[in-house]
Amino acid sequence: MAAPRPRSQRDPDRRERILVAAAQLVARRGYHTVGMADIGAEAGIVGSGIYRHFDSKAAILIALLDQVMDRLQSGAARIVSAAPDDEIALSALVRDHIRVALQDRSVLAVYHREVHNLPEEERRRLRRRQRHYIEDWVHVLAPLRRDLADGEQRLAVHAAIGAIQSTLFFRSGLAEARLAELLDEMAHACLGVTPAPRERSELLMTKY
Amino acid sequence: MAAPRPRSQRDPDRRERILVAAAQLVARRGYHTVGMADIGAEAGIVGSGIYRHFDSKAAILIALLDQVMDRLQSGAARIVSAAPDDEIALSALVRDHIRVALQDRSVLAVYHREVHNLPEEERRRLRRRQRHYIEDWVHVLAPLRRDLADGEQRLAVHAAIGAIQSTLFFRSGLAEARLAELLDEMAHACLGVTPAPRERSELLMTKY
DNA sequence: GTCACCAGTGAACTGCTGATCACATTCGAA
DNA sequence: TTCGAATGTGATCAGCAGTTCACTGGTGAC
Repeated sequence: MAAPRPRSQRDPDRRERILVAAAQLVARRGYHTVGMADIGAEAGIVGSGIYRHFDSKAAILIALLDQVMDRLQSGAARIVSAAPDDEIALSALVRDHIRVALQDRSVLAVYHREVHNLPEEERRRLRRRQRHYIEDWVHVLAPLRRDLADGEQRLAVHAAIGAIQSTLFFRSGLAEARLAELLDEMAHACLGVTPAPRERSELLMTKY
Repeated sequence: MAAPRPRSQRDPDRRERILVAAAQLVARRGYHTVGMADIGAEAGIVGSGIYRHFDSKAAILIALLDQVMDRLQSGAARIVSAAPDDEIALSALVRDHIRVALQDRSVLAVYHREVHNLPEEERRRLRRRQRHYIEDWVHVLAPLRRDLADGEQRLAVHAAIGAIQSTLFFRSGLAEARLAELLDEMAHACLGVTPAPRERSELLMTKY
């Protein structure tokens, strides 16, 4: 009930611009090196103006990391619920993660490095979300790798994701399609499964 | 000429203790969250006492990261110069990296996350050392993967190392030997080569 | 037109933490 | 024993960066 918020006036998506600015700056220079003034400048306002949109500096980081976890988690949920079998599901999970890594490169890099700088409680919450996400992979991998114990499957998943995310920390200079292809191969190699045909698993992914 | 330094008096290896303390604390809580007081306390002295051993907080981090790069680089140099062929050399490189990852776990984790918090010049220097190390791998991989272009080989090396280092960021609970074995498999899988027999490549590694 | 309100500004505050310094203590050498 | 350099201590400094706040100006509703 009631009108749906009078919505902002000056710049309707200033909040989003702040997040993008923060993601890029923090990815390049690190959370503590970047000041509120820097983020504000990049977003077109003054440092203290950020407090009209976020409660604190930490709140920006939280919003940022939650955002990237949202993308990963929602993708995984869709794939797991819609895939016809485990092989296709696993390949789709791999490819979706690669998509996010290439698309939200800086945010994912920030996630990987700056979790420490969160207040205890928020850190725990995000860690929990991350564990859930990993668990989605493990569930799908388990029937395909009966030769591995539970902890070993989990290790394989971490390694596969580690291989994919290695691309966050240097510039390969390769064309994006080729890059995705190679990461796909190597992630599957870590998991010890053969990639499902692309056409089939890609139907489960979000295109945008 | 001249006597080899009068050596310290109170605690001969206080400097080393500071480094160890810093490595553990920073690995767990992050560079900025850890204060000089914390590091000092862990090393058995008061915060300001650290300045008898290091010029600044950054100097501790630099010494720490240089130390881990020393281990990686010296291992790689020895392997590359002594290996009878490329397959054995590459497997030895993989296994040496795994050894360092398991042995200097916290320091390597710190390296991966806290490079940002270094003064520009030092950061560049360390990045350069890291590139050299990667280049050692690429040189050895190149003749074994002629199907890959130059940048593609480099990507494979990064992915393999990424897979290995994924173990730095969660506790698998696996026995160390089994853990090393699985990481070995997956790193080789990323590189697209079959592991050389363990006995042969391990002769090239430092045992301690 | 006017009125309330929201986004943005800039100055000022504050707490924290890395760094300094003068002083105490301890050990090794002469 | 005595002297001096190496360590360690506690108080203090200094500056940065996150946060607060009073104020301004433009916007949309009535």
